[in-house]
Amino acid sequence: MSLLLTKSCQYAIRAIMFLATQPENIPVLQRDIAEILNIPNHFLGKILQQLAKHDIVHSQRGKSGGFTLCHHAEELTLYKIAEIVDGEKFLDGCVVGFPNCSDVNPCPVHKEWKQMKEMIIAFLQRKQIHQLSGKLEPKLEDLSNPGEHDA
Amino acid sequence: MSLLLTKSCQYAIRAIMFLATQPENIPVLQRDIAEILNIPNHFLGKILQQLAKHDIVHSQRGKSGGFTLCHHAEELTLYKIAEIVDGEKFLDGCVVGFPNCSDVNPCPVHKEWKQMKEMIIAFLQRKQIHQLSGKLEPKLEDLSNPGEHDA
DNA sequence: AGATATTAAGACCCTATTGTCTTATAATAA
DNA sequence: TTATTATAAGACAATAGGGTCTTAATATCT
Ligand code: SF4
Ligand code: SF4
Repeated sequence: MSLLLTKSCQYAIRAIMFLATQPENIPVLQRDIAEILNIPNHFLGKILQQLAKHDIVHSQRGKSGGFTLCHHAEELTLYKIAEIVDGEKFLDGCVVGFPNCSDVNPCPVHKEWKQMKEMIIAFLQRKQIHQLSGKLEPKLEDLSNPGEHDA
Repeated sequence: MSLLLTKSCQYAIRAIMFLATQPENIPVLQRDIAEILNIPNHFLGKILQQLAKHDIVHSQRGKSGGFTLCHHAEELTLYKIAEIVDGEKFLDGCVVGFPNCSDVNPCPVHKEWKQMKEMIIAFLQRKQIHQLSGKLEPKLEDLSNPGEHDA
């Protein structure tokens, strides 16, 4: 169980957030992204290709190549990224999953579940890359110095 | 993606809720549960066996056999059921899933995500079977008369 | 005892997700 | 032009979730 987003999508979000912290004119190697963010290298490759097709990242082959973030991607929300990577229906699931549901014929948890789902959606739609990338640095440091905070 | 709970777990919750609406001394056929709740029959079998091992339901083989709900199961929460069916760590996942996380070294969404996760947990821990089974009847009727409310 | 009805158990299959590996292709630099 | 360095692409494998089917075991009824 991946709780909300697939691993692919989590990797995508992390990669995009990370690229947003990097100078935009210098391509970053796939390999470096993978190492820094703990993502399987070749798997990341696929995800980046997918993002490149949607013009979220730009890829440059050959020497001094790598990946850069497209400018407009800073405004992307987590919701939008999830739609692209996990598909439009990534939030269709339900806690209990009865068939044939709507507000007209709800099951016993429908009302509360719907509220929570709306909160999740609002959260994902509120979070834009440029808000997040600014706060990423401490986490990146932590990833490169594991086990330093055993307080 | 199943958003929070696996299908197995959803089926388990539905079956338990349903059994709670039935008279406790008359065993219900697996086949009937499956038909009424739209669950693949043999798959339901496995889930019921799992629940029987945890003394949530009681099984009776042979003629006039079937499944009944154990009395104490009325007090079970959705959370507890999820722990049993999906495993203790069913909520371990995260939106972005960085490794090595805690409040000490959070990623940019940690604080808000944690709040939402706590809401979900509270929701699941609050919902007990006996609260839900009482409100199940309209949904059951709806399942047996599909397509009657096209308003 | 024997026929019948029902769960128990396990082998098996399908699919999607996740991950690895290898080869092609493109760009740069010497 | 050639060597080098990168992504692109796709074949392939591993895993887990979801689901089917068959046979065994057990209880009841006649
Ligand atoms: S009624 Fe609502 S909460 Fe219940 S199963 Fe359907 S969609 Fe989910
Ligand atoms: S810091 Fe919190 S929100 Fe961010 S990845 Fe870790 S657990 Fe998830």
